[in-house]
Amino acid sequence: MRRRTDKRNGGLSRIQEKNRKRILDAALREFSSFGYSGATIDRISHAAGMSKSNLLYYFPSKKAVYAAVLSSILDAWLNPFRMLDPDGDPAREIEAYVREKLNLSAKFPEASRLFANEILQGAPRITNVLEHDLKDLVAEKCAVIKKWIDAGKIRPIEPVHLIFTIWATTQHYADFAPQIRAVTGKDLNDPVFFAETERAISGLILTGLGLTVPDKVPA
Amino acid sequence: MRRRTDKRNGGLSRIQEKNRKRILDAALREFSSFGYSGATIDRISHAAGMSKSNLLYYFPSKKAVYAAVLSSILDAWLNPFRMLDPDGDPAREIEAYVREKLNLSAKFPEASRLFANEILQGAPRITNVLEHDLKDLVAEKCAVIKKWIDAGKIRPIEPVHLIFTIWATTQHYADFAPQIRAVTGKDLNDPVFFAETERAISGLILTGLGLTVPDKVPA
DNA sequence: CCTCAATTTGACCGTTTGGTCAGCTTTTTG
DNA sequence: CAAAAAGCTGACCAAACGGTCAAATTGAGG
Repeated sequence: MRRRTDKRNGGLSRIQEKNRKRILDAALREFSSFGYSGATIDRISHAAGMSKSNLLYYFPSKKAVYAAVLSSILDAWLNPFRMLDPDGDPAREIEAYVREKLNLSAKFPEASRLFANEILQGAPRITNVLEHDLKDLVAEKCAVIKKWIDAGKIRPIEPVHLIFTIWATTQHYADFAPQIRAVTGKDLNDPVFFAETERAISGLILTGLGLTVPDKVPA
Repeated sequence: MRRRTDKRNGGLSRIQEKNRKRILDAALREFSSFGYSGATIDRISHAAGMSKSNLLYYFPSKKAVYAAVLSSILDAWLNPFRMLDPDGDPAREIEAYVREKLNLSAKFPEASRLFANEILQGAPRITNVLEHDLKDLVAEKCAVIKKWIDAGKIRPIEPVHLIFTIWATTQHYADFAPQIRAVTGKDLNDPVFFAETERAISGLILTGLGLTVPDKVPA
C-alpha cells in the first residue's frame, strides 16, 4: 500500500495534492484580479470549493498562499528567456522569443498581472530573486546579444534595453488588456489580433535591429 | 474684502485649496504604493498632516479621494499624445513623443503606477474615458500614422501597435522600476541612464520604422 | 471683543478580514 | 472492525478599516 505521506509526490497525499492545486488556481485568479490587499482568503477558499478554515489547514496564512502562487509562476515566467540560444540565428531567436512571450501573455494573463502587481508594489517578496537569479540571467543574455552586435549580425544597441523592450511590449498586451480592449475591441484571445500583434512587434524590433523577418518554414 | 468662498479659485477658500492639494498629493503616493485596496485613508490623512476625520471633511469617502486623484492625472497623462503633429517630420515627432513620455515616467512615476494599477484591476472607474476619449484620440493619431505610411515616409505597420509599443516601453521604466533597479542598479533619475534609455528606445523604434535618428539641433 | 461660520479632532460604531480552536466526519491502516 | 490519523467545518476572536458625530478650536467680519 502507498502511504499517504509517501515521499513520491513530494510528501503529499493525493488529497493534499489536489487541494493545494485547487487553492493555488483559485488564488492566482483572486490575487491577479484584486491585488494582494484586495484579495480575501474567504473568496479564494470558496472559489476552490472549500471552507476558509480548510484552506488555512493547507496554508498557514494568506501570505503563505501568495508566496506559493508567486513562486509557482516565476519559473514558467522566465523559462522562455533561458532558451535564447547564443548559437542560433539572431532573427529567428528573437522572433521565437517574442512569439513565446506573447503566447504566455495570451494564455496566462493572470500570471502576468500578478507579476506586474508584485513589481508595482515594490517587489518586496521577490527582491532576492530579481537581484540574483534574474540579474545573472540578464547578464548572461546581454553577453549573447553583445556577441551578435560585435559579430556585426545586428545593429548596435544597449542589450539590456532590448530585453526590457521585449518584456514591456509583450507583457503590455496582458497587463493592459482592458485598455487595449477599450481601444481596439480585441485582445490576444482573438487569433487574428494575436497574429497581427506578433507581426507588428517582431517586425518593428527585427527591423530596428537591422534584420529581416525570417520565413516561417526555412528551406 | 475677499470672501472665503469667493467664486475665484473655483469656490474654494485658501485653506480648502491648500488642504485638498495636500490630500491629493499624499493620496497619490499612498494609492500608487499600495493600490486602492491596500491604501488607507488613515495613512493618507497623516501623510497630509491632518486627522482622518478632517480628510473626510474635505472628501466624502475613500472612493471620492481616489476618483479625484485619478482624474487629476488623466489629462496630464494624455497631453503629450495630443501634441503629435500630423504635419511634422515623423522622425522628430515620434522621437519627441518618446522623450516626453519617458520624461513623464521619470518625473511622475507615481502617476504612472497608479494608472497601471487601475488598468490591472480592470479599469472599473475609467472604462468610459478609455472607450470614448482615449479611443477617439487613438483613432485620430492612427490616421496620422497611416498618412505617413501611405506617403511612404515610414515603413508599414499597424498604427495602433506602434502606439501601444511606445506606451509599453516608456511606461515600463516607471512601472517596473524595482525590477530594472534590481537588474541594472539604476533608474530614470540617473541622467546618464535616462539618456541611454531614450537613445535605445528611440533608436530601435525609428530604425524599425525605416527612419534615421534626427540631429539634436537641426541646421 | 463678539458672533458665527469654517475647520479640526477624538471618541465611537458597524463591517470586514485574517486567523484560531474545539469538535465532527472521512479515510487509512493494523 | 476498531483505532488512529487526516481532512474538514462553523463558531468565534481581535485587529484594521471606513465612516459618523458631537464637541472643541480657529479664523474672519462687524
